[in-house]
Amino acid sequence: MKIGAAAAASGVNAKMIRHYEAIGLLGPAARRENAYRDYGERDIHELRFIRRARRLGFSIAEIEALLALWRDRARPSREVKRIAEAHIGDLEARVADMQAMAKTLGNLVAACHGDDRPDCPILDDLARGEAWV
Amino acid sequence: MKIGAAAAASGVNAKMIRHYEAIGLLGPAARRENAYRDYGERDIHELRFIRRARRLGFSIAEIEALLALWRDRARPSREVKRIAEAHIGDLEARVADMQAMAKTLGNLVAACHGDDRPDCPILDDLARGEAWV
DNA sequence: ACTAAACCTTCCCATCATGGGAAGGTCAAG
DNA sequence: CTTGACCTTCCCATGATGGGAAGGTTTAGT
Repeated sequence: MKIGAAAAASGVNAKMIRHYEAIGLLGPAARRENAYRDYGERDIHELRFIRRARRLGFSIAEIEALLALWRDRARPSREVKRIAEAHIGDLEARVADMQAMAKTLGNLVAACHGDDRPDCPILDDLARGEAWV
Repeated sequence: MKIGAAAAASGVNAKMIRHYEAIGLLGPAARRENAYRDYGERDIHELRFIRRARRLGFSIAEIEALLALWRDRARPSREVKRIAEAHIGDLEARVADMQAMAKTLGNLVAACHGDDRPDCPILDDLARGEAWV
């Protein structure tokens, strides 16, 4: 399977497959005589693993750890669970952050006429440079 | 006011002040005879504006638009409100995304023993490469 | 007055994940 | 035999932030 087919089969585009190999997330691909990369079922599996993990917001570093565990048949599931839990914590913290931003902005937007007049509590708040709620 | 003092007064560090100037978010700073950048109250004001907006998650491009509106005394508040609303929409979409991820992971974590045994629904799911809920 | 520390300047490089695009090699179908 | 679809490597860009080098300036302490 050439890289284009592997990309189609895994959902990871060719550019990224090469990149993952370059940064060591994937081992060096097998090569044909013409130097084309050659992929098998197992590789597609790994690529799909990576794609799914990226979709779930795991960083490359986390995926590296997860892949290592996945390749290790004797891994303790405790490890995997720990990483996933840490990532959930991370996601939740970011969600809380963004919700706080959205709320503050929501208050400002509600206070802004939004018409032709120039006075605007949103800009006033930004200019004050302090938190408002 | 030299750049270090401006950084302390605005909360934007010196490196970033130079960067904002370099990308044109801020006009070229006044210079002293020794080529040191020189800042006044108005500059500090702009820097605080930028800092606050960054904290609210606005991109540099959005801040550029907001700053232009802020500098324009006759701006219609409608414009400002529109940008803020768009940004809220953006934040909310990202929040929804991350909540979906967290939820999926939460389901997987709940199904994982998290002990010495190797079987782990989290890895199984990642390997399947499909959405699970 | 001298010296050391703290500042300032510009310039280059790194991050993280993704991708565009060039220059050149290979292969399949018309 | 050409055309177009592939493949290869290499360089560059993104956005926001920062590290660090090399060199000039100011300030404070002796």
